[in-house]
Amino acid sequence: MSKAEKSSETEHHESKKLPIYQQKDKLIQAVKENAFLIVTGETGSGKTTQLPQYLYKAGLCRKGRIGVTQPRRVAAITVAQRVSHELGVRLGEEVGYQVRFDDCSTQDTVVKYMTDGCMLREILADPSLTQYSIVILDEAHERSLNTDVLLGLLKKTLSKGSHGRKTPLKVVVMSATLETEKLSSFYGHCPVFTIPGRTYPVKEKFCNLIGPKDKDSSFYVKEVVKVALDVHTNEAAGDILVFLTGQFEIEKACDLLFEKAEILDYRYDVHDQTVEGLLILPLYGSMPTDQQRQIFQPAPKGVRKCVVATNIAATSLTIDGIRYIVDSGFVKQLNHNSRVGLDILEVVPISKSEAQQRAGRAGRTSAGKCFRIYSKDFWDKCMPDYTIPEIQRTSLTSVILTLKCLGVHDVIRFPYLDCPEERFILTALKQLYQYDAIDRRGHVTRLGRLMVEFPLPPNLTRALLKAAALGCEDIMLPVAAMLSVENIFIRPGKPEGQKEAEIRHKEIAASVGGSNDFLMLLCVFEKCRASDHPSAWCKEHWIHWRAVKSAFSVETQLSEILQRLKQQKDFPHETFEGSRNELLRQCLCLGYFTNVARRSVGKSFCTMDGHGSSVVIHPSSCLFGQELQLDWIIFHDVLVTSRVYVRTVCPIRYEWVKDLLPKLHEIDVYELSSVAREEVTDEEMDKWEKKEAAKRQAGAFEKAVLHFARHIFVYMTFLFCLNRGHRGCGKEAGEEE
DNA sequence: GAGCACTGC
Repeated sequence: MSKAEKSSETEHHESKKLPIYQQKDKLIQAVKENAFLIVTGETGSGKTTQLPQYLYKAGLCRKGRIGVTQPRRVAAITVAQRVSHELGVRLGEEVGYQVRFDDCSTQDTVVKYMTDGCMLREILADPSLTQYSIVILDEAHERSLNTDVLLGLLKKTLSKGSHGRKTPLKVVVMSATLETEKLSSFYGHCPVFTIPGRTYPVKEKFCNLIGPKDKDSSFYVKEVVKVALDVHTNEAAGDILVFLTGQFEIEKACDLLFEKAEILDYRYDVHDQTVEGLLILPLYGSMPTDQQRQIFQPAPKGVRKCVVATNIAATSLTIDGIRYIVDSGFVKQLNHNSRVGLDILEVVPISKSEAQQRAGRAGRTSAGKCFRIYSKDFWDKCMPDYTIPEIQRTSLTSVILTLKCLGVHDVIRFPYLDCPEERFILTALKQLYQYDAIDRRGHVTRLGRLMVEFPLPPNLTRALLKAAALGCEDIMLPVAAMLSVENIFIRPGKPEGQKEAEIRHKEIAASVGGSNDFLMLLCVFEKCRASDHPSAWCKEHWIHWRAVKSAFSVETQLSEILQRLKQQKDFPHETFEGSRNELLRQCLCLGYFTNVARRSVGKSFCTMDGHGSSVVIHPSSCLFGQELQLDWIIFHDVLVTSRVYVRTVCPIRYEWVKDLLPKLHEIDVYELSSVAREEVTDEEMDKWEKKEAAKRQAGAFEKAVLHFARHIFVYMTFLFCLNRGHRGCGKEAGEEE
């Protein structure tokens, strides 16, 4: 018996007070008796810290460790710290954690906290998780992409039996009270364990300033400020937390609040005479860390703190002492739109469950109040009950490649807790095929196996592997790293700073000839790496040093993975002569040929992906203003605001993508449908074929008309774009159609 | 001539 197991007699007093303690024995019993178990309980029930300890002390991990997944890094680290402390063991030994760039565990670690992404990586290396006896998926109600994939994988692994394992793996899913019925039935109606929470009541009030008709407007900033000020003047002492959607709004709201709070006469206007001032603090992710830290400082005596935050304050950061919430009812969300083939960042109403989550932030240390600026009508008509899980609204290319590499061939009928739309899956398959990651029959290729090793989106991986084959990875590794961290260019809210930042960024652009945004990223990376005082250089040039630093770590990790893969004897190898700049651009084409556009009318460009969307270059690009000299471009991403903008742009030559472009139009959705279902039994295939045939017949005429119309449209747009402006490529390109 | 939430490998 180890030191920690013995410590069961001397359990922490604090732990015994937790609601979960009452049910300790029943819980252990339930885990022993069931392959699957759902444990539900609100914040403060102690499930995250206590359950793994109970199971450990009960000796349930003598044949394999307990893995506990979290959607966020900080959570994994802090919980592991606390549990190791409670058990009286050193962190990293019996109790440890693993997150990207930080592995604090050993072979002997028996309780291992980790991010869901790390667990997914472990499954890729060892699909039957032979080292584990129990896997606990925590915060399942958040429905993060990785947790959702794990939910399905663990169901599938276990339903296959315990092959490759001595004893069957046990799965415990921990979630807030929502959706437990759904989880239970997903795992064959397994038992649900409910643990009472320990939070304070929060009174909720609708302020009726926003109704269903105001769904699309952005004037709610004014309303939010009004409510926050009402709270400040009428409510007893206690801090305020305001939820808005982004940096711009937050800065505007803070300015307004400051103006209004300044002219308040605290002697007469403020109801609670102990409140003598208002401290206004913005909070959003791209803010410098030391500025973020100020949020946690208690306000001086008599002063009320008012934090104006993005959704970062809903789960990632917990601020003590909040008694009042002002909820705008909106959130900024990245949604994949498969109709136009773009990811779009948009402001949408939050769900009812998210509104409750926000309200709950007021009841952590005492009773609180939540003021919703919208009406009950808005609540009923505009807000969905639950947030659509990430797996149903993001691009699935990476996920599908992972599943394929794990031997899941029928990616359409994989056991998803919530199925993504079929066309999302088909789009992902199409992309993987275009990258040569899967073949026509849906099998993972040699290249696909290499691609899955990298913690990068497939387009960047493809470009990186091309560069590695040509032996010029030293230029693509930094670019890939810089593109996978947060935005590195500082864009200040105040006009004076904006001018200054713009000038500095233009200088960097000029130093690389202003020719391409990817090259500019490479330039910043190399300048910082070569500099003795990189942080000073960044400050001077309005660059986020924090972001560049994380790009350094990413680059190191990518480089290590690449070096390992290059040891394999059949690693692709090609030769090429040309300048560095040219090499970089050609490699990028391999990853971004799905994002090719050709200049059409004036300064606008026409995409070549079959959608024929018209886009313009974003003013933040170093190519902005040089459109008339450009012909063909590739772009990293799209931003839809007042117009459809492409950002991070690179000019290319048509010859570089000429042979790649036909791939975009080559494969048919029906073909992919059958590819996706390829590994199913003949009988099932027959049934499906018949159903599809019936469906096709039923809507045959309508479909034929639509199909025809769409083809004509696409064809004409394509021709239009190709032939516009007499740039000499029209004839060659036209031959492809 | 504009304005990019939050995670994660």
